[in-house]
Amino acid sequence: MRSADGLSNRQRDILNYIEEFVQEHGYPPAIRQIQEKLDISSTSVVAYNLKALEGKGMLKREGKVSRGITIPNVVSATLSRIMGGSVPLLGVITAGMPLPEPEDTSSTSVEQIEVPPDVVPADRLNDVYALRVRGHSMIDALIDDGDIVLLRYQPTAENGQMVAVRIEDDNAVTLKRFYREGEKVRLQPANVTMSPIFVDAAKVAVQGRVVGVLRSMM
Amino acid sequence: MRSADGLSNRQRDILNYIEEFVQEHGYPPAIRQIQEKLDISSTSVVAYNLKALEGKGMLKREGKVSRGITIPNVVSATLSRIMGGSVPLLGVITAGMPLPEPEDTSSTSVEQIEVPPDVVPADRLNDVYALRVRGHSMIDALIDDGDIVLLRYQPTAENGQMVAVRIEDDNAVTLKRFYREGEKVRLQPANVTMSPIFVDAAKVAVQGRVVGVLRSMM
DNA sequence: TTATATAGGAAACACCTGTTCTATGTCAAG
DNA sequence: CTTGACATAGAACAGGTGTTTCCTATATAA
Repeated sequence: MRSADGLSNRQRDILNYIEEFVQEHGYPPAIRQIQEKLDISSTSVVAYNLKALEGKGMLKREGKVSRGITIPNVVSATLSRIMGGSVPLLGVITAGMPLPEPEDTSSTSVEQIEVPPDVVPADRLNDVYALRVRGHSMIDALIDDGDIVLLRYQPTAENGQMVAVRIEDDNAVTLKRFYREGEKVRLQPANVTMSPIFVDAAKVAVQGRVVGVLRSMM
Repeated sequence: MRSADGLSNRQRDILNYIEEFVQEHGYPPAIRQIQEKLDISSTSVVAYNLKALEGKGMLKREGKVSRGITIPNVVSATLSRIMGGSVPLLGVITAGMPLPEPEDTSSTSVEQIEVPPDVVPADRLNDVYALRVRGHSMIDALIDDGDIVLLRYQPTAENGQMVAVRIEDDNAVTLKRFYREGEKVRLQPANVTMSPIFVDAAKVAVQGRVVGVLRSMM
């Protein structure tokens, strides 16, 4: 008896029990515990199904080791789906300063910022990095001193996206909504009460897209 | 040889190794693995120190069970210190609407919002709840449509705090910085380019304090 | 010195535990 | 019916593994 995920009922039962057991005890169950709990007649049946589950990538096993069963999902996927993920805090963004390049993302010594899934889903955190805002120069983007902006590196933008742009001949990086209008680009402040500015398309360099903002007022 | 936490060097080594091992393998180490890794001559020494550690509450053990070692901190405290906590999303806040009362916080069916520790530390999430913003009426508080505001319920405010206030005779709830000035209260928009408003102290009701903002621009 | 508590060491025991081998049952394709 | 893949049973084996007992070493207090 199979269903969509390609697992037999028994295999799903085993998987569920392991997950449950780890949740409750903090360590994986032994084969004989699985056997008894699920009323399986022999340990070899459990071993057989564990092997099948491992082949399907549903769990990992450490051979010959007691309780050497691991469910990657419980430790990583399930957790990250709940808690989101983390992105590197690469530096500070101020009025007259170009953005740091998001190169050494994997460097371990960089401070990490937790991003809840409500802001950016965990599976879309690729190429996303964080910058701390200093100063009030982004006030027209509804971003204030102390905020943390989440940027995804991308060299182009689609209409309506809030992007970090650098304007040639101007040394400042600003956050604006991007609208291509022929040979010009309209940069619209997020604050609707403020006026847009128009620049030659050739003179704007998109540095990344703003995907979220975190503000702490503790 | 003891230090501040009351653990011997060997005990601290054992504790660290267990934590490390669980992190890496997903299941706890066996006594003999601890013994070999730390160059301890006998398993009885490990057992001796594990017993001591358990007595000091640093770990839990399931008697007679292989790899039955659990470090409560790794599963709960460490995680929540890293990932923050969650608060209930109690509803929507719009221009002309009083705030929902934060009563049924513990109700399980309420949607939960993850809050990263950079916004609000996990140990300060008491009485904090989240509201989704609808409309552009809070633009002067640097809060836009779709944002999630994190509020801590408190009926009074100190100078400089951003609070949710309801003004008598006015049915709207707004988010402003609060400054008491004699018999009057100055409500200062977060956007420094905008002007404050002054109201009789008796006519403002503080509904809560804004402790954070989450904005998703996906 | 003599006690006493603490810490470390060696070995053996008994049970836990994953593995393996063989046998049985089911079911669909040939 | 036969075949073969798949799933299940039962049992035994070889290590893994926590526990226990006895012993040694060191330091401190009486």
